[in-house]
Amino acid sequence: MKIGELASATATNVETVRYYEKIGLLAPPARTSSNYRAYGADHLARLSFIRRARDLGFTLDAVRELLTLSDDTGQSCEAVDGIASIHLTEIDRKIGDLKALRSELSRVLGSCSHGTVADCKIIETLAPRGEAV
Amino acid sequence: MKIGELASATATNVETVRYYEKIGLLAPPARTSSNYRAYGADHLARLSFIRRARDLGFTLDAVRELLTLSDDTGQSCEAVDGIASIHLTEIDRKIGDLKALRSELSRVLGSCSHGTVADCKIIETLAPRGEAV
DNA sequence: CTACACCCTGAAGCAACTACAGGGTCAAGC
DNA sequence: GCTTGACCCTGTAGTTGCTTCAGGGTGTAG
Repeated sequence: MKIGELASATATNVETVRYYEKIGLLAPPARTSSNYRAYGADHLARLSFIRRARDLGFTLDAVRELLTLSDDTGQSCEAVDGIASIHLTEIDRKIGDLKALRSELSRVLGSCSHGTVADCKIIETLAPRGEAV
Repeated sequence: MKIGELASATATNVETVRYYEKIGLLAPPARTSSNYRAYGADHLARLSFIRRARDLGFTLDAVRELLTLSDDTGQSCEAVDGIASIHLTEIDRKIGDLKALRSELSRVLGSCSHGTVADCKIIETLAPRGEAV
């Protein structure tokens, strides 16, 4: 299959496919006589894997590790579990950060009395001590 | 004050201060005879504003707008409110996305029976249909 | 035979910094 | 008076994960 077909089969941009090849995440496929990339089922499977991992929020580095691990089927699942666990912790941290941010911002927004900027509580919060420069 | 003092007073990296100047967020300060940047109270106030806005998660573009608005004290607070509201919506969207991600990942992780990679549910989830390439 | 959709490469752009390389300046201590 | 070390300067490149662009070639339908 050509790059466009592979891309649409995996809901990926053509450019992203080429990008994955460039950074060594996806093996360079064979080429047709006219220098078009010719992909096979293995490429499709691998790209699907990458996309699903990305959809779960794994970084490209984590995806790379997961791919390596998935190739070595005899190995213990521990490393895979570890990567996913770290990722989950990271997501929890992000959610916590965003929630704190949200409540702070919501508090600021709630205090806005819709007057002029001069007595805008939002601006005041950002530049305390009246120094609204 | 010198750049290092300004930076530590606002919990900012020196490089970040210079970066803000470069992108036009912070006005270029006067220079000493030895070409050191010499900041005043107005710079300190402005950088504090920027940092607080950044801490609340506003993008640099939003900060730029907020700064412009805060300079025009006679104007209505509406635009400020609008920027903050949009930002809040965006944060809510991100929290929602991350929560969905979290539950999906947590489900995948919970199914791991800590065996070998060959029957690892995590890998299986990523590469369904047994094509763990 | 000519449109038009698709493919190619390589470089640059995005956010918001951070980290270097390769220098200059300044105060303290010996 | 000279060195050490902390600070300052500029300019460029790196980070993540792509997207976009310029400037081409290929393949096929009408």
